[in-house]
Amino acid sequence: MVKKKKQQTLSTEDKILAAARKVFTTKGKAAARMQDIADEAGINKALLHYYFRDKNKLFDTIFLAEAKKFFPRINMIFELEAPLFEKIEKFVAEYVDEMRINPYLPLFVLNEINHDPKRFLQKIWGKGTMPKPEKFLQQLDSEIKKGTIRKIQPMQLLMNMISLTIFPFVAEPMFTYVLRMPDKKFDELMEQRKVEIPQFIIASIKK
Amino acid sequence: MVKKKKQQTLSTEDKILAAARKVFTTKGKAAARMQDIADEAGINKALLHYYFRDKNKLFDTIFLAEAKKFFPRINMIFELEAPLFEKIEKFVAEYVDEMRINPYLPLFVLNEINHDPKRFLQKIWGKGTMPKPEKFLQQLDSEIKKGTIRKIQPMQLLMNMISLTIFPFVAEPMFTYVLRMPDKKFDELMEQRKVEIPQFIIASIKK
DNA sequence: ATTTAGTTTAACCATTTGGTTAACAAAAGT
DNA sequence: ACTTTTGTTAACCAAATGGTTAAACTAAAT
Repeated sequence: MVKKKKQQTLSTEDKILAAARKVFTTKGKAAARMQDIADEAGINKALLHYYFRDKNKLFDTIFLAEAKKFFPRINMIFELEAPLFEKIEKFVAEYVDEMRINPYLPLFVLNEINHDPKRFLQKIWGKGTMPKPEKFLQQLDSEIKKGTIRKIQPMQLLMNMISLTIFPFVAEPMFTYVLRMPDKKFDELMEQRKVEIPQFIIASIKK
Repeated sequence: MVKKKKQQTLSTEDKILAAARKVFTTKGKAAARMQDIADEAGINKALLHYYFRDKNKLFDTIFLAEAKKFFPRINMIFELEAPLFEKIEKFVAEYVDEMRINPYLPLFVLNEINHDPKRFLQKIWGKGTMPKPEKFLQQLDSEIKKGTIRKIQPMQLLMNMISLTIFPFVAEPMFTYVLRMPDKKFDELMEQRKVEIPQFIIASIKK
């Protein structure tokens, strides 16, 4: 007889959501099987359809939840009211912390967005909640005019910041394999990046 | 009488490869349908199996070909015999050029690697052809000791270089949507990055 | 104790999908 | 000429997969 352990405490719906999250994020939407999710949740396949009508509905639920962990961090830097360098430090640190917990996140989100950009991007920012980079870009412009940082295209600097922060998590398997790096070493490197990246950026633009 | 060139049209095998490449890279392996590929190639589905036994064989053929466009560029920087800054400029420029032609490439390759790292990474570098970053990392060490660049962990600098170069192509749909950027504008930005990225890196580390 | 509403399951169904077969056409040998 | 090999197709098949159904179980409400 199969003993249920910790999961006994979780509601069926939560068990499904946890299972779906695991299967979808590791295999991707197309390769994920409803049966896999049912097995992972330790329930019957029909029960999936009882709680979530169909695969799309279940996927959208998971995707939206995951995307909300991914994107608000990008927004943050646009909304925040703070000096430039402080903003950069905060953005990188918070992002790296989140991704260290969920390293699968960026590739999952970016990949599904790539497969159907309109569908997902509109789903994430239904109406007026879309990120507005203008303020941040203006802040960069203003710092350049003040002469506190060297001349650089604000859009390029923004891209650099995001690239430096997110990419290593997208390419984790490649890095760890090519650089013969155990997972623990990779995680240490990511922790270091919380100071490394801001240092690198600021050293490049500070006058 | 004017002689016609032989094979003005593509051979069936080439039509299949082109079609498979398109379908696999846009939809991913799991979501790609053999029928889609047959349609795209304008042939019967059975003919696919005549040329390539099954889906896995066909996919591996495509994946290997694409991965070979993606990875040698990473190797290049490790093999090349040149001054550091020149190396950086060359790496970025060549990589950006390649990705501008095949923007789908990084996400496709990284995504499939993520789904089964051992299988693909071993398939790409069968035995002794694996990239060896040691020389490049040593060069960085040596430049730091000489005092031509500031103190920085070589591994972090390597990651920064790769991240800055590749990430924008992985996140293209996100960038163009969030920053309300037409495709042409994005492409222009990428062209600019060929000088922007080396400048950014060198400004950060040069002493 | 009986009803009722929600939960769960085994069995089933329809469609999709990768893959095969057999027939046939076009080249290539002989 | 005719035989063999290679290229191509329509029809078919079995397995996989998403989804449904009806019945059974459970726990609370009446």
